[in-house]
Amino acid sequence: MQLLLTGLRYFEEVARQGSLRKAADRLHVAASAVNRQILKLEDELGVALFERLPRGLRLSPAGELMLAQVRRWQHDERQLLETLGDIRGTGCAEIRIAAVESLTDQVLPELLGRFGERFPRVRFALHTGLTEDILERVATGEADIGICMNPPPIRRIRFIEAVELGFGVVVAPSHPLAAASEVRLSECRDYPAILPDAEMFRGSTLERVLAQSDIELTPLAGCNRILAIKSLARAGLGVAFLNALDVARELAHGELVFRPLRNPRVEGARLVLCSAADRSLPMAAEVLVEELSVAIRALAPRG
Amino acid sequence: MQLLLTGLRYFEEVARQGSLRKAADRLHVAASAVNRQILKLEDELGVALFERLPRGLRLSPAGELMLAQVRRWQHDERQLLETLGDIRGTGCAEIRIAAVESLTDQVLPELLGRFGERFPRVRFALHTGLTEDILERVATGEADIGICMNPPPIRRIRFIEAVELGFGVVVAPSHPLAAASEVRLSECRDYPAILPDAEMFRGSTLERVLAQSDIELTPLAGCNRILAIKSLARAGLGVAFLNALDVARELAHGELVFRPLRNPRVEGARLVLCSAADRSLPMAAEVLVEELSVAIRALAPRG
DNA sequence: TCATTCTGTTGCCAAAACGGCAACAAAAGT
DNA sequence: ACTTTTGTTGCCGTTTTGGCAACAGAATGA
Repeated sequence: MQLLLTGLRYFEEVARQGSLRKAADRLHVAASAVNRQILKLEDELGVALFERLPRGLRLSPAGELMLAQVRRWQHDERQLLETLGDIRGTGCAEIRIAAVESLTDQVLPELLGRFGERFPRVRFALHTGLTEDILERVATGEADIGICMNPPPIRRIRFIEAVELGFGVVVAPSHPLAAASEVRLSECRDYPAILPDAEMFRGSTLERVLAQSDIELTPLAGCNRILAIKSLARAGLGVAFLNALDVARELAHGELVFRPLRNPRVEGARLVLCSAADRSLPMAAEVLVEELSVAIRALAPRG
Repeated sequence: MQLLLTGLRYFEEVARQGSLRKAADRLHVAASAVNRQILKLEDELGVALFERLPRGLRLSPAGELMLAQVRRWQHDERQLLETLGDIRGTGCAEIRIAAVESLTDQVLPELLGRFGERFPRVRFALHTGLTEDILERVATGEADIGICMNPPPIRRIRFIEAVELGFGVVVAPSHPLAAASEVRLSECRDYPAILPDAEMFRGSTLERVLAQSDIELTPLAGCNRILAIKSLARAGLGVAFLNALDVARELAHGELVFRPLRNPRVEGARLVLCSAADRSLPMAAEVLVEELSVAIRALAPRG
């Protein structure tokens, strides 16, 4: 396989050997063929690439320029063919994932680790952002796979898998609310609330929960990162409103407790796996989507 | 003229248009021809460059990679062809000159300025160094043209033109030696001498002059730049030994005076224009050599 | 000094690649 | 149901490419 004109390959070899016939030997072609390519190049460029010495050919100034460029091109070519070789079989060299923060913490790292063993040459681009941002990226093709919360229906997006995550309050183990097994929203009014900032709040599960009641919370802080919300809750500063997945690791370590909201009854946090509707994914990405599907199904609250 | 495979040009246009037939229209070829090039590329690369949609073609991940590379290559190609176009007619884009410091001051700038009007697109690489360095560069082809002092005969170097420059002492106008019209070496013994350093001294005219007599000078300073020697002499610190060309500008301004050495009789400072013996110079360089020849001949001491 | 051995170059011819034309199947728009 | 637009394929003439042999010129070896 070659991406550059054969004449350029011949040219490089002649420049290296300083002789048509030696170059022809190495290239396993007739010297006349090599000669013709060189003459053709010089004719079409209108510049002499070599000086003709009785002893062979030597690069002219123009030839030096040309040679440098051709060498760079050959380097590029080898590199490109190598990456394309990696892609062969997997369908791509890089899978671009756009996901909400919750996934970044535990689910994705584990899953990508396993996936990496099956496809060692596939790299990942992991963008974490809010639902709106994620859908935008998937729709425009900036991301191959998207995982977001409660997405609105969009024609250009194909929704592959979804799961309802438990939504509720998250507090430190020492917090009074940790005593009950379930919590009513009205009970939270008495404690400082650790809320997402305006941008995260828009379209969130919490927004819809609050919309269904007249309860007024007493905000203590508004954060633009779930990590910050959890840290404040862990420090016992107040009550946070998250889904079960957000605090999976902290629950396992006993650093936080999760108590589902009993009322109002809302269909809370839908975690949704999606991709572009009109695009067919590369093979490796298709495999990853399948693995993500089962991983997401497994997140359904037991019972 | 094109340096890349036609298939790549087709590929780029198809990627741009998203359609074989539209691309074929723009390329003024049949759609089937374009299609075959694409299929051939994909076959040889073993990777699908496009996804086939009912509405046309869309780049695959591999295709995106390929396109980026092809675009870079096309950019390189345009740029290279442009420079080669400049070279056409002049024979080169850059003339590399290696010259002694004396020339750098006045002669070369003026001459290169005039030359630049005839060949506006030709650039210069001007290396100033000592004779040994200059000859080395000319011999190895690092420089196209060399101008040096008193070169030893070397087979690989072709000496084109030479001129004998007046050699003598250089002092400030207020210096006692400025009174005489000629100076004997023995008279200099009484004044501090401003000399070149060991490296500059080796092989210099001054070295040969001193070798022919038993005079012992009283060194004040050893410099590795003629500019420094002249500055010290201009400040009246002592007597310097230079050729007429070195101080041409200072003589014109009356800042220094030049007094030829009367004895011993030496063939002093031979300024020599040279180039590589086995190389044929580019056209523009050949012209510059001719202009340098007349300029150097004009340096001969009047009378 | 002559013969040999390099060099690049060219004419002739076969093989391969390329491009144009027409036709086909499939899907989208009307 | 019709038209339009898509990519694709078979056929055929043209163009390009490469191999073989021979040539002219210059350097090298005996």
